[in-house]
Amino acid sequence: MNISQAAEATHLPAKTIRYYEDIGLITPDRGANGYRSFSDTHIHQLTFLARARALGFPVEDCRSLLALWEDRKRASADVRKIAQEHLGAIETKITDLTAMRDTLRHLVKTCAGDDRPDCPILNSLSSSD
Amino acid sequence: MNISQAAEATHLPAKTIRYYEDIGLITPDRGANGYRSFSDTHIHQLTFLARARALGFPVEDCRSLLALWEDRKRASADVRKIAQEHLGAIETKITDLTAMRDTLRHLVKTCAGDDRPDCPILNSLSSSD
DNA sequence: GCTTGACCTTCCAGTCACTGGAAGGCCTAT
DNA sequence: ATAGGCCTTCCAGTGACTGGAAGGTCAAGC
Repeated sequence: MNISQAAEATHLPAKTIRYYEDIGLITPDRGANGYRSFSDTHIHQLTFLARARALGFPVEDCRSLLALWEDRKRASADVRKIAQEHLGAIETKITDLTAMRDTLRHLVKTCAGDDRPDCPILNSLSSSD
Repeated sequence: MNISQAAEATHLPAKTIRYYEDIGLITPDRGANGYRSFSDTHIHQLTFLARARALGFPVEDCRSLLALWEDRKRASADVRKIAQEHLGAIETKITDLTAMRDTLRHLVKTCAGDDRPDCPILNSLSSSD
């Protein structure tokens, strides 16, 4: 299985797969022609990585999670800790974004949005009333 | 007013102010010794930028907003459009993050987090049940 | 056997908005 | 004169890719 097939199978761009090899997340085999060759195991690893990334885990967390996944003597506490810390980071982001959203919603609502210059959005950015 | 005082007045790091000059957002004066010199107008501009950034506007939006702010013949519609598009982007992010959060919360809740290897988090990442 | 086009390879640069650090000049006080 | 605390510029790194250039390989068709 070469890289475009692996890309199709995992729904990851080929570029991303090469990048994951670059940073040592996966180590595909190489054919005599130098082409990467992906086994079922590699595809499973890539799928795992794609899912972890889709949950927003940073790549370094993904590296740790993949190592734990492959370690039969792992403690689930180690996995849970990574997930919980990431959950905390996400919750913080949501809180921040929600505050921005509420402010912006209010400003957009109160702005006439016509051809006159008067604008509560700019007023709000220029003075802290 | 030199850069460290401007930094204190605007709560922006000096590095960030230099960066804003680099990319042409502001153009402080220069003293005979080459030091940057910030007027009240510059401080107002920096404060404006800091507030816009705090609402999550990308720097290029901030550039546009600053130009509109300084244009007395602006149409508030132009400002509103930028804000509304940014609001849409934020709402999309919140939606994505909320989905991640819900999944992660569920997984963290169902993981024992002890010294045994069995782990619903890893199970979920390795198969799509 | 040759060409064509679709693969594959590596490497370099760019994204976004800073941030850290090095190397060196300037200013004030002692 | 020296110490320290400013200031300057420039280069490199962050995270996670992404785009593109330059060139090698492969399979199909003539």
